Amino acid sequence: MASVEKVFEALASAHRRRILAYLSKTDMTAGEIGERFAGIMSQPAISKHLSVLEHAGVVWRQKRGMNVHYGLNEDALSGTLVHFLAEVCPVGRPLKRESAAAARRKRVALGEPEAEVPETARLARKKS
Amino acid sequence: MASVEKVFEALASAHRRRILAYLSKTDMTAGEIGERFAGIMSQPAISKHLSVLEHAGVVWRQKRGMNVHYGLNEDALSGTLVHFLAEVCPVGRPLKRESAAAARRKRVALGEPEAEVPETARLARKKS
DNA sequence: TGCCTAATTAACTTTGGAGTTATATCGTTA
DNA sequence: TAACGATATAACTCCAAAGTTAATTAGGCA
Repeated sequence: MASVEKVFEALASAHRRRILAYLSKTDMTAGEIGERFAGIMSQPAISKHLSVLEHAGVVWRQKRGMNVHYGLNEDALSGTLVHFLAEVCPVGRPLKRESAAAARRKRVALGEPEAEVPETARLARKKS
Repeated sequence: MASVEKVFEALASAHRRRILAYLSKTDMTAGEIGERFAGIMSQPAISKHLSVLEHAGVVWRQKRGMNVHYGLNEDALSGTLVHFLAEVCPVGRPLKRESAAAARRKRVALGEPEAEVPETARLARKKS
């Protein structure tokens, strides 16, 4: 599974996103995190979430004595999301080419000029 | 379920991210999308994915005659992700990271070997 | 060594997402 | 109105994620 896949899978869980938020100001031990979410989920559950986050690369993990410290890995997180936004989709480059070709075909079929249509104009036209 | 929840759930599926990519340059009918992914998934499956994407607000939907058109809703998509980054990553950092990510993307576009996610900082810093 | 604490792994159950085929809905057209 | 083409919904099956408790590993210390 590619890294981007893992990141989005990791972010798919609200519990994991809360853990990330909890790590946003400082790194913490698994125990401290478990304490914060006591009553919401068991400690093994948190351990598994942390494992998912680590394997996705959005947190780092460091054993120090008896404790295990976890911390946010901002580079991987914002890097992946910004990259995704720029590309709209990680594996999307070939698809984007197809999409562009389809757009061209449509414009020709409608008799529009060849010039690129500014995306902003198209987007501004539409309401969600 | 809050909007952010829905967006991340929508993005959790690789198939849905591919659909988003396919919509990145122009809007299309459900049929056109279904054609593109024929053999990968059935038409009802695509219909369900489109429904998920629409309810998350990342695509718009418009019925025109017999067809149903879908299109990317970039504002909702980037808005949610940027908001999430701002919330999780310490203040001030995201924009700097963005700029760094843009620089990396440019290098990749110029033919540098594929470095999917910039993990260099993390890997250099941490290793247990 | 033997015990205590921290964290992970094992083994299991439950739930929901994703896919399938079949059917219904809705607009168009003969 | 009947028939057709484009999408959506129904009614399932299947599998993997997420949770639980119990057992295991590993560090620190008497």
